[in-house]
Amino acid sequence: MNLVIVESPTKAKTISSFLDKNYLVVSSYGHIRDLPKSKLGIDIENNFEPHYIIPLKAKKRVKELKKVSQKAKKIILATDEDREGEAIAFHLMEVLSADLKKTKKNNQKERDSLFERIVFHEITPQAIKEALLHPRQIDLNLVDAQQARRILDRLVGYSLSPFLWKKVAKRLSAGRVQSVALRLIVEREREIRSFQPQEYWLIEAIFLTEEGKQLESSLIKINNQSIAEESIRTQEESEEITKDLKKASFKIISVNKKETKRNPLPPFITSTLQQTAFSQLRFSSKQTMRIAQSLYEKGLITYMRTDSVNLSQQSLFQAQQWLKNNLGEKYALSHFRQFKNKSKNAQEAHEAIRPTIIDLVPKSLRKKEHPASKKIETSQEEKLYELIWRRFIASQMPEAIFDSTTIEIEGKGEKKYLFRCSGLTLKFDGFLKIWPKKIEEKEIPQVKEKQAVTLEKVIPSQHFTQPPPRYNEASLIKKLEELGIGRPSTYAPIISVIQERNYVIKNEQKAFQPTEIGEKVNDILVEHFPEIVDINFTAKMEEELDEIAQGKLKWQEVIRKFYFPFSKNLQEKYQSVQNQNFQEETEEKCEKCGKPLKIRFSRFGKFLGCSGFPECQFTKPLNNNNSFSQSLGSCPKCQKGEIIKRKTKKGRWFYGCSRYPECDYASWQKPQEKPQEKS
DNA sequence: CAGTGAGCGAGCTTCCGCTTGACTT
Repeated sequence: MNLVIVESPTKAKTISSFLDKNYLVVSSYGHIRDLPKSKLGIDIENNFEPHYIIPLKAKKRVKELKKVSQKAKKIILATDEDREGEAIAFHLMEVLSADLKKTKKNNQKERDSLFERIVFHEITPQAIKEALLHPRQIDLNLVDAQQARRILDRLVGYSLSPFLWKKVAKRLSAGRVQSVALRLIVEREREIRSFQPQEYWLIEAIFLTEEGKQLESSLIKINNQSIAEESIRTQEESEEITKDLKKASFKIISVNKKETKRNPLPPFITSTLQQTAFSQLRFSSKQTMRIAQSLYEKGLITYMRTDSVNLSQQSLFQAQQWLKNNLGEKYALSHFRQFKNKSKNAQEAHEAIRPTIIDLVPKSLRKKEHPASKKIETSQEEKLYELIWRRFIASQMPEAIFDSTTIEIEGKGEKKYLFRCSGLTLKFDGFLKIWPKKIEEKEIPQVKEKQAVTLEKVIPSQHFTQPPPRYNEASLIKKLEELGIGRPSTYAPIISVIQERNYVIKNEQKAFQPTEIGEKVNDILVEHFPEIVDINFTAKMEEELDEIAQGKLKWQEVIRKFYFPFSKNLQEKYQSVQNQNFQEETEEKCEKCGKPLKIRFSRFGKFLGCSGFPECQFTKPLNNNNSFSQSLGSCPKCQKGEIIKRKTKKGRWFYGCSRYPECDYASWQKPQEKPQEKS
């Protein structure tokens, strides 16, 4: 028997169905070894030697893997073809090889020859069979690159977090990824706070042709100067222009007709699926991943944690056939449309996210039942499946074609003016038939060049420049991906961790706002550890990891070059940085002992504590404290307090009165805005 | 169904990136 080990049990099941009885396909469930959770696990004096353990959760799996590998003729490591996958294969080989030694095979060479490493990028019978014919050795340079990544993250996280416990509050955390995510949110909030809206005016006009046809136009140039935002600043300026326009003479100076095309978007990868599911379905990234996981386990979609837009030849062919058979030749392409990855750090171990059964059409388009349609159980699954199916099919459809017309009208008054009138009409919908998108169509009349037109109406309008929007889950993930920070498997957890730490909260519009504690932590990190929370830190790290993978650099060199200056700085900061706890006294007196109350600082933000601490342990919440919640209306019991969302010790959310403990109102459900009427 | 703090000492918190259930209400 040949043993094949992959990472995911679903993948194992699929691959097993492609192979005969001589192969047993099992899964490792991701990494089987890691650094210990309870301590650093890196011997810094001994050239950063990592101390790996098998975490409790993995023990059971490893035991089973050992058992089946004893009987195996060959052990084929078929983990993903990327840094993490190579490391998983390496650890599997180490652990299983050591186990084989215990029982029979004493000769190391003999044991090593049992192991084979294979890779594939799509789960099709051909791809698997092809891969089995071309085994290779484990790439130890790539494994080293993963080790460097792991060790660096551990050193940073397990050094900076305790620093925060000491200087700010317990249970806080910092890391290469989460601290940059927090920084983006804090900096955006400050841009918004300091934003000064600028007044500006836009001028539209309606012209009439000799035949009485209307042309709706916008002013784009004055004396050959483009009107950028803010160039007409005041109502006076706008009125002056209007006055001059009313005296001016106008004619059409150009009519430009052309065909424009719009291409379909590439099929989904993890980040774009999360973004689109948020914008169209209002799903959180966590929710999206949970639903996608379920669809994946039922064999309805390909793997949902991917950074690749590649599609298997087979799926491309099937999409083409489906389009020909169902929408007709004109909606199918004669070639396959392939997409290129945008992200530089993409590791492309998997395909794009697509349906596996192309004929399983979403409910809304289905003409007849499909045997697999009962596998889509919930309406959420149906909605997400529909997005994935449509996006994939649309990616293989022709461009949408528009006729666009641009008319330019020149006006001569005291100044010279240029107006533009543009029209857009859909000529062929192409992919828009499956992936609809709002496009503002506008028909405009046929006109001739040099034709004179008369000004019918001037419409000036007042505007104000807008601050940049707050990040939401979708836009934050998009930004992180652009910066190469985080991986498909971590986007959703990043979003969770910055909220669990009380660094940020989601407002009613589902946008992120930093809390007081979030800003505090960010400021400390930015001031004292600027290189770690530098937006480009990960990009620089990736460059070095690439060199390790290419065998140009030793991983220990990279770590040493980073660690010693970092560690020296950290030691200095332990000395120089003040404990951040506020000691500000207030006018308020302690309700228990009468001593003044002080503003104190904790993981949850500011609060009031008795200055007689620890003899007197009186505390009360500080008013206007944005640190962990937003107001959700007034308290239905006392009418004086605000309703705030809070967490129980067990982590469950509930709604309570902000005046607690004076008012003990609490409810699992969000209370209604209006107070209860008496019956 | 309701946190939080100093300092002493115990013991613990914490990172990122692979993967799924096994828990709770």
